[in-house]
Amino acid sequence: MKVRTRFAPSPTGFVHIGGLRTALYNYLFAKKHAGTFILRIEDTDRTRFVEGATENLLSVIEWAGLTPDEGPAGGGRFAPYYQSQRTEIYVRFAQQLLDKGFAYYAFDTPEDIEALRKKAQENGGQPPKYDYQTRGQMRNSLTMSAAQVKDALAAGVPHVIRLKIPSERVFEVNDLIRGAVTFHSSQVDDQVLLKSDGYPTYHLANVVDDHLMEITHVIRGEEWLSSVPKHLYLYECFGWQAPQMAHLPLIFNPDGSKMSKRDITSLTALPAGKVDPDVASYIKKGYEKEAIINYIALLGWNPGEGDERQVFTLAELVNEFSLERVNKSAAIFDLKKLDWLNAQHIMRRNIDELTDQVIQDLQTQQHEIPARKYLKQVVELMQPRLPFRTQFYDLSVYFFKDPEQYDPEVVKKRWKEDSIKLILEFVTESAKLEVYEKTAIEHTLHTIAEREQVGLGRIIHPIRLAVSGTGAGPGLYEMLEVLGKETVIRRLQTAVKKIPALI
RNA sequence: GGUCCCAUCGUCUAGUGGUUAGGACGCUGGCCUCUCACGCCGGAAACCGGGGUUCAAACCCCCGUGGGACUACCA
Repeated sequence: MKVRTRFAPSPTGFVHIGGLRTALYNYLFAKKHAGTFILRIEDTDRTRFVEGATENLLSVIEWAGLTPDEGPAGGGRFAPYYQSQRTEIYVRFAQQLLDKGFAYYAFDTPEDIEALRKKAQENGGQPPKYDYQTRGQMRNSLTMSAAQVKDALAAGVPHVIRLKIPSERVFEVNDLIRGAVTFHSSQVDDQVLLKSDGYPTYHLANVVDDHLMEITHVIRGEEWLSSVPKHLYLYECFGWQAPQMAHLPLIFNPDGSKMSKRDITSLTALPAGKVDPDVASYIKKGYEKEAIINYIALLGWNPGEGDERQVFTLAELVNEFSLERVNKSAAIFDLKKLDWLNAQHIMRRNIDELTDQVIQDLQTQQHEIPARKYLKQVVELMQPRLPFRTQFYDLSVYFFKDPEQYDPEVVKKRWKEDSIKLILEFVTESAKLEVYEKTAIEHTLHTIAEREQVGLGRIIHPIRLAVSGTGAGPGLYEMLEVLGKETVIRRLQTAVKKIPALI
């Protein structure tokens, strides 16, 4: 059977890091097995409707490169992929359950439920449970006569449809990650299947759609593990075969708490021990999508013994992925490794591609776009020293503008009494160079150093300072070559006048 | 509280009865070198505790402990 997986998020306003990983694993598993990856929007909670949430969701998934084979954007055999547009389907199947006696109407008001809760609490502080023990005392089609039910329905009394969980059953799931997990039905309550507003709850919609959409593998977060018995029972009632299940470990903050959007305003001012769960924040900060994908893939999965690679492309992940290698234990989200991976992916990028991306960054940052040929040379020099692509301009301004300031620390450390003399000598010598290129520059510098009986650093550092205003950057010879003779000489002459005043 | 899940360096992890417990990030010593990076070599750093089973346990079993999820007409 062809593998079909789905990512079924509910549009809450932002995409959670953990959600993205769930999407990724579903994608990887499907692609690994030449299967189909489906995106389904679980928007059955009208009270939590957030304007634009779905659009945001779609764009983040697309950004990550996890393009669904079927979903809201692309259509597909099983459209619509919005649960809010499939309500008749759920009503129909709920009715089926009702007809078979697997479900019942419940007319309890919120006050009735509240009373149940109170009573339960008085009897030993246990949380309330609408189940085989209590349903006999509530207002539902099990306790009311057929006529009463009919009247109530006809009168439009608000009601829900609940699943009638049997009292003595053991449900067992063979989770692909956790192995056999068993649940006793006495611990399961009579879950609401269809809400009083006519919308289904997750449990009904999920099972119905997974079946209808022919999902073969349900890969989702561990928070769903405890509702598996309800789902298993639903499949049984419908007479359907349940898909394979795999419950992923959770991802937590560095302090072990749950990742939450609360109290997080920016990635640069995170509360201690906390991390931003919103994928959009990382995109905004300028992380490479490859780095994010790579990092979250490694949060709970690894290629296995003997394979010590850390850096993976999406294609490589597809090739290597397997559910058997997914961990059981929760992971902590650590920015440090993400940052490292970010630099790694920048370093591995094809130079033309990187240049194109830098051009786009410069555009969004409203900087002037230099000639591509020149920019590409700069990009090449900066590639191994770029923590973030978006920092390109700030880290290499001096390739685009003459320095306006000279780092005081560097002036103090590198500017000596003979600096002016050496620089002027270099100006004179380099003026003679016909081809201004790194080996010629290096040769010239060596010549001067020898003639003046000074170490090479004595001349190189002041030149770097004079030309760039900083003490860090690419190799000086390459840097000067890219900058070009004219610019270098101009900057040196300016610096020779300005720097002495700073001492 | 109940049910369920989980437990190897600070973090991500390898490991499925016999290993000097391996790798990666981070930290750190050094090398490379004109600086900063990159890269390379080295170091510190872990099997939650207690019982079993076994000639032998990080690995299997039990009990603790700790963490977590669920316990909604939210997903």
